[in-house]
Amino acid sequence: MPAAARASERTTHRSLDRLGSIVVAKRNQTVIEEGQAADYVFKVITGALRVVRLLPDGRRHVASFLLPGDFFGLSPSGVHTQTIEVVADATCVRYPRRGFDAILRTDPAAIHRLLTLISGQLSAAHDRLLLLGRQTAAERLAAFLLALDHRDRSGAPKRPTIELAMCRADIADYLGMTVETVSRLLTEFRRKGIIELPEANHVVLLRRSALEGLSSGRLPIRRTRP
Amino acid sequence: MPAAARASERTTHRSLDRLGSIVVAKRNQTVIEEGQAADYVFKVITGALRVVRLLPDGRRHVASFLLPGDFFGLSPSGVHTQTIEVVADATCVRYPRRGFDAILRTDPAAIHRLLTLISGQLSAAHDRLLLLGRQTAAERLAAFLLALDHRDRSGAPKRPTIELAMCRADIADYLGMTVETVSRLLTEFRRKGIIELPEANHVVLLRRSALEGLSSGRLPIRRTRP
DNA sequence: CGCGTGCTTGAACATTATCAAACAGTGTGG
DNA sequence: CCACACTGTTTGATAATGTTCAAGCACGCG
Repeated sequence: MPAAARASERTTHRSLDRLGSIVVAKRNQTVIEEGQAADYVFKVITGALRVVRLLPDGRRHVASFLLPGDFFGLSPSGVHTQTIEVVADATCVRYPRRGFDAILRTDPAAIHRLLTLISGQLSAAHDRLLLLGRQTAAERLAAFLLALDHRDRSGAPKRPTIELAMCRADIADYLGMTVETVSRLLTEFRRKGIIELPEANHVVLLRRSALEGLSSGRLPIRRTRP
Repeated sequence: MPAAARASERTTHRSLDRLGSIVVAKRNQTVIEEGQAADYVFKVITGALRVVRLLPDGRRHVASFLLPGDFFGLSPSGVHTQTIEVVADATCVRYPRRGFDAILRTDPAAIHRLLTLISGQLSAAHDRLLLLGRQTAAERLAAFLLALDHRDRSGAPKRPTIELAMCRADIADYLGMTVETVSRLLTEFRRKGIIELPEANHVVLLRRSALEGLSSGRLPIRRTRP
C-alpha cells in the first residue's frame, strides 16, 4: 500500500541529488501540515511516516504510509492538503521545490515519470476505495499484511517476518476500523495458524495462501449488469 | 464528487477540438473495459457514466461518477485499470490518444493542467477514503447529496432540485452500503424534513444546513440512548 | 393487462463499535 | 533497584449500525 509506487526509485534524478539536504525527524513529529506552502519535496530514506486526515470531531484517517523510497510533498497547487507525521524515527532527503520544478521544466522524461508516479498513486487510492467500501475487516487486514510483506520482500528476499513500524491505532485508522478489531483479528489469524506474533510488532507469515484467499485478489472479473 | 475536477473545462485545448469525434453511448453500455489499451481520451458532454471495479465474488464498487465536463480515459501506463459504463445515455467527445500526447509534448502549460487535474483527482480520492473509512452511512449520503447539488448548481444557479441520474444500486456501490440502506436513509431524511422526494430520482433540498451538519461530522458519534 | 425492474419497508441477524478492565513493556524519579 | 506512571495491546461483555432475507409496491412497457 505504498502511497508512492515502487517506481519512486526510478524517479530519482541525478541532478536532483546535488540539491538535496538530509532531514531527520522523530516519532510523532509533524513534517508537513495541512495548509502549509509546498516549498519542499521529500524522499524517505529510513523510517516510516503517515499521511493523516482528521474530521472536526477527532475521527482520524490515515491515507497512506510512507516507507523508504517513497516521495512526498508533491503538490502542484503549491499548498499541502494533508498532514504528514512520523511513525518511526525517519531520515529524509529534502529538495527545494524550485529546483524540482526546474528539472521538470527542462526534462520531459522527468515529467513523464512524475505523471506515472501520480497516476499509480491514484490507482492505488482506487484500490483502497474498493477495500474500504466493499471488503470486510478481515479481508482488509489480510490485504494490509500482504502488501507490507510484498513491500519488504522487494528489499531482502525470503523474509517471512514483517516488522510493523506503526502502532495498532495507525493500522486501524488506515483500514477504517478500531484498534480492538485489529487486535482481535490478529489474534484470530494466530489461532488459525495463519500468522505468528513473536512480539506485538512482528508478524511471521505462516500461511500466506490463507491471507491471499481472504483478500480475494482483485481479478478483472466482470459481471453483466442487469 | 466529480472524478475530474471542475478544472476540466479549462483543460480543453483549442487544438484538441479539431481532433475530436462525437460518440454516443446508451444506458449500461460499457465504454472502456479494464485491461483495454488506452487509445482514446474522452470528455463527457451530456449524460453520466460510472467508473466501476469488481471483486471476484461479484461485490461491486463505483469509484466515481463522470458528469458533463469530466475527462476520462487518461492512463499514462497505456492500459486502462477500470471499467467505465453508462449510467444515463451519454454523448462524449473522443480524442485519439496520439494527438493528445502530441499536444502534451509541445505545450508545457497543458502538462501542468493535466498534472493539476490528476492531483485534484488524487485529493478527491483521499477525501473519499476518509468518507468510506470513518463516516457513517448517513454522513456519506449527506455528503453525496451536497456534492451533487454543488456540482449541479455551478451550471444553473438556484436549483434546489437534484436529479439523480444513477439508480440506488449505483449510489450504494459508490458509498459502500446497500440499496436498502440508501433507501432507508432517504426516507429518514424526508421524514425529518431535510429533503423532499417528488419522484424516486428527484431530490429537493429543504434544509441544506442539516445535511452540512451531518457531512462535516459535527454530529455526536456516540449517542447516549434515551 | 401482466411482467420485469427498481424502490421501499419490515424483521431477524451479523459484523464491528463501544465501554471496561487487565496486562505488558518502558522509562522516570526516588 | 524498585515503585510508579504511562502508553500500547489484548480480551471480554454489551450494544449499535448496517446487512440479509423477504415481501410488497409503483411504474413503464410489451
